[in-house]
Amino acid sequence: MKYPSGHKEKIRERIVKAAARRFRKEGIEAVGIAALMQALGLTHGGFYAHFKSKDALAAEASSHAFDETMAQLRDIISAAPPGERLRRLAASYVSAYHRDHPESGCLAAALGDDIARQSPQLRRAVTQKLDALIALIEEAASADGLAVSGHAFLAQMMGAVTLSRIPLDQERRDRFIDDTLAALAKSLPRSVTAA
Amino acid sequence: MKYPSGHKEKIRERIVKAAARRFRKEGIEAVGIAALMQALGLTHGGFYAHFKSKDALAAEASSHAFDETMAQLRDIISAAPPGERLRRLAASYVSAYHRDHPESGCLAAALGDDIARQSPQLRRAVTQKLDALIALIEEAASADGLAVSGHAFLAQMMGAVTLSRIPLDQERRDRFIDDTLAALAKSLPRSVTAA
DNA sequence: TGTACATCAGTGAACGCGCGTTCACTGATGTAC
DNA sequence: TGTACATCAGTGAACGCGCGTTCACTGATGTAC
Repeated sequence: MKYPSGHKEKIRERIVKAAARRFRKEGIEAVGIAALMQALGLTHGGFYAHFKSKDALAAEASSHAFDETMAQLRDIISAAPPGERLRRLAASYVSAYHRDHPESGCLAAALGDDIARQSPQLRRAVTQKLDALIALIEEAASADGLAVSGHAFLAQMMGAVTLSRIPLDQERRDRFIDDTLAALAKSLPRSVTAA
Repeated sequence: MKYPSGHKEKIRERIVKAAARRFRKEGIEAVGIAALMQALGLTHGGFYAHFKSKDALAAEASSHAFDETMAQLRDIISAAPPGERLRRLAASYVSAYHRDHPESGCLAAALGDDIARQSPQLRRAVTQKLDALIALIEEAASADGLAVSGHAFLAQMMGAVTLSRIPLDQERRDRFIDDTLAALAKSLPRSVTAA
């Protein structure tokens, strides 16, 4: 073989990772196959040796993006003392960093309404990932001795991040983050440290 | 003139209205000028007698969509007894009807993350409209004797509707709506009637 | 009253462009004998 | 050890397609005289 064994798998993984970042940052339609491959030092023709179509890549990239977010949040939760888990999770999600870095952030916040318009297959895949994220939120809550709806909690976090990305001025961008974090803190009455 | 006076203005308005609906339902990129004009019984060439570009139409359609939503919510608030205003607003926004009819619903819920990637001009225009919507929420709250953050309140409402549009199954779609409405009700302690 | 002309909303062919996708080909390597 | 061949990841020209946009034209009407 021209390339070391496992080479093709590595390239495939690099495509998925790059797509997961750029789709979240620029939107799925805005990222062309040619541009994506070129950024990896490859040409567009080779793409179809890895994926059936751009749609197939979108599905894989979406899953990858979500898994990444889940892993990050799991780390946050593990590192947090009991009673602080949900608050730390919220502070991580509803943050200026997350707002300013959609490429490494939550897929739902970056492409939520786009996904609602995608194929049933993609929506089904994302729905499964959402289930897992909601379960993670509820686990963190119950570890803290709190009973919250994961659906409602995620809705507020995700809405805040999406809205905070619309204004151009820093003040308004911060308001969505700060106010939402404060509102969430109020709904977690038993936390150990003050907000 | 071939057409009655005011004809051109009427056509222009019909284009804006149709675009406002279809952009929210299908996404801005998915709606072509030719398809839009054809649906109104016209041909695509005439479009440019009304608008400088598709972007210009997107800006007008976005404003129109937001104004429509604002008017609806204002009606809801006006019709509600004091103490019930914010709750009625939330029940109207966070509803199965809104979820199932993006074409007549809130622009932020339908195209929020798309807008964050649009031109500064469009983002500025939408930001102004968001300000008005947030002000409306806070007015309703203070009329009810409540102090809530309009930013946080809108974030939760908007996130719930966007997320509820992702799953294919009715149960999950309902969960986002029902749980969020319940969570919002809990944060409005002084309301007159029970949730 | 009738004729010639200006107006202007709308028409539809045509344009350039970028996209996703296909496919014959390349060329470095491992393998067979 | 050396030669012929198979493999296969990647190449890049080419394809069809739909899009936003342009523009010369149409044709019904109001206006001028």
